[in-house]
Amino acid sequence: MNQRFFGDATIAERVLSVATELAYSPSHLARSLALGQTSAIAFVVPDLANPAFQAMLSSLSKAAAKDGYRVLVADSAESPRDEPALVSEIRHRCDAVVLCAPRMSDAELVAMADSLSPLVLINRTNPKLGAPSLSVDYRSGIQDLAQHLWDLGHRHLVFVEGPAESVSNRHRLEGLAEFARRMPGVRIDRMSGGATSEDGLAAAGPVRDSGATAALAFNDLVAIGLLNGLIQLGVRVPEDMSVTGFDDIPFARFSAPTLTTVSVPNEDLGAEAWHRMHSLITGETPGANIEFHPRLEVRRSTAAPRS
Amino acid sequence: MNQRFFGDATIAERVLSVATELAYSPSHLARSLALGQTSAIAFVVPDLANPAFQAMLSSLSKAAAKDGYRVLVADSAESPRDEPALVSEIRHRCDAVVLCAPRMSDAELVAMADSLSPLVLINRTNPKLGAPSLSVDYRSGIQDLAQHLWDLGHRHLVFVEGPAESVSNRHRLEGLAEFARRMPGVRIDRMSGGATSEDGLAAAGPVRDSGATAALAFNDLVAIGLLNGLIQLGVRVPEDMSVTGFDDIPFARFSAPTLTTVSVPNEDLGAEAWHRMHSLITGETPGANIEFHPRLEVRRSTAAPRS
DNA sequence: CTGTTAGCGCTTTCAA
DNA sequence: TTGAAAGCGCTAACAG
Repeated sequence: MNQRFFGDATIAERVLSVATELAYSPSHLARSLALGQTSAIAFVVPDLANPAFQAMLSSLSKAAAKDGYRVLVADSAESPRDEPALVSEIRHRCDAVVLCAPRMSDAELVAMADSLSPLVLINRTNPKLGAPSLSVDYRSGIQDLAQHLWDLGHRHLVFVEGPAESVSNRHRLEGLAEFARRMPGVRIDRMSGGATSEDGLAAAGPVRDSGATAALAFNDLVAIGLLNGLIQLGVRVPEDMSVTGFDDIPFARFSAPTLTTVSVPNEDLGAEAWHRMHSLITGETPGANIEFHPRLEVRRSTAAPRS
Repeated sequence: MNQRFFGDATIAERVLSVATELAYSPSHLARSLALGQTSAIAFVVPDLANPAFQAMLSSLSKAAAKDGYRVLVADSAESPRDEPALVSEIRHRCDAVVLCAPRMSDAELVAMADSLSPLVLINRTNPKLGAPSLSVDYRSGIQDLAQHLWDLGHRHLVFVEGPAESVSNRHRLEGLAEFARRMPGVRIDRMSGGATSEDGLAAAGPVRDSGATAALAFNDLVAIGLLNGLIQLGVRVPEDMSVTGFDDIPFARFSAPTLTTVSVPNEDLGAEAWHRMHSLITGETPGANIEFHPRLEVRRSTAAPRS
């Protein structure tokens, strides 16, 4: 603003007043087209209804907003099969994408990585990919849980599995397999489950009949559904059966009984994802990949077996 | 596609193959500019971390996706004061906006309504506005809760308030005032609270010392925090003190004790919001406004007072 | 330093 | 029926 000459202030004022009078507002769209950037990023999750992902979304959105970015959300729950198409479509609408726990295969992921860049991965890593990734050590987390149950005296466990395509489910299975190797006296059965409270509820009967004394649920949602189902069936938790979760969602400490689980810092995941993304966008070197180690949270849903 | 002449199929094929070879993909941005529409809508909430809003977001996003629309999320929690600016900014990025429980004043809302159109309101109505709205009858909901407590024998209640600017908080207060008018024998105190579990936790001491035999929390989140705080202080719920929530979030049935509350169909709100929005966009007449009536859900956090 | 113009990548209208 | 051109509303590079 050059104030040395006549009229500047007046002109500016008049322009502004006419602008408001005409209700002028710049078109973000045209600006984006000219600039070649939308200042929006996509966040794609397998299930927007899951509190664990909501926590990430909430912190990601807040962090991005501080830098003037908005987030476009997409839920691939409906049809995991065309997750690649969904991801690619939404990527065209914005500058970058944060892929959270994608269900697609490694081959598919690697194949589309270039076209998605800038890309940040949450809950998924692949050495072939240059994309920054934030992940959780599910293998050690589930082993901490199994060890906790072992220490209480449980020798027969049942794992209520998550979605079959889920990489994080595979990691839990691998962790459990390793645990079984280390502890030859333990027996760990597998049972199909899912990722929601309803899946946990549905698993209650089979879990009760499994002969196991403790159940490891895929996540807190499943655990809470299972807890409820078990109680409805007259199975007391933890007296008759111990139950563990995974994630430590806010409500894990408020369930009845409170849930023994491992905590995953989902807010941090969201915030860190944005930091990586911001670096990528501005051409800086993103921070190193982080693998969060879940922390065991012993509450009241686990106890020594009766016998 | 004209198949009558030579080469068409071949040409199309070649074009396609070259297109994929060059990794061509249409620019959604340019398309939007030319078409004058982005196929995206905004969803603005006062707190993205609240499960009640997440449920709406989840269903809104799913419904919109079916029609090829994406949703851009924004959380106005940070600074309720410039909610108008935030809303206006995000509106410029997309075709329409769903305003959920806006904290802004009626005057502000009415003033910007035109510039926001197409607009759908959730949890807020204003007769001056043409915008479709989906709302919840908080007045009757809170009265149902108060009546339930009255029927149990409670005569001294305390209401742990929500955010002061929140219209839904005001409606609850109005409902309570009406209840007090109908039931002269009741005493209802007010206590400042908030909208989160932390706020509920913080209110535990004051609630215990209030002399009331039952507490009505602004929402389930607050109620669950309060529940926990009370128990930590050695106050038994419901024996020493009854507690009620509002919303019936999924976890209300899993808390310890399970929470007496009124249920609000948040998934329906999200889905219906999209239907209204879709009609608005396509120029059809949107369905009539709906006012959902919360349904009392009596669980274990309420009982007759001891004395 | 100010003002003009080309161009972002698409759609659509209008001539050929 | 096909192809060229104008224009969406902005930014950035360019002359003046």
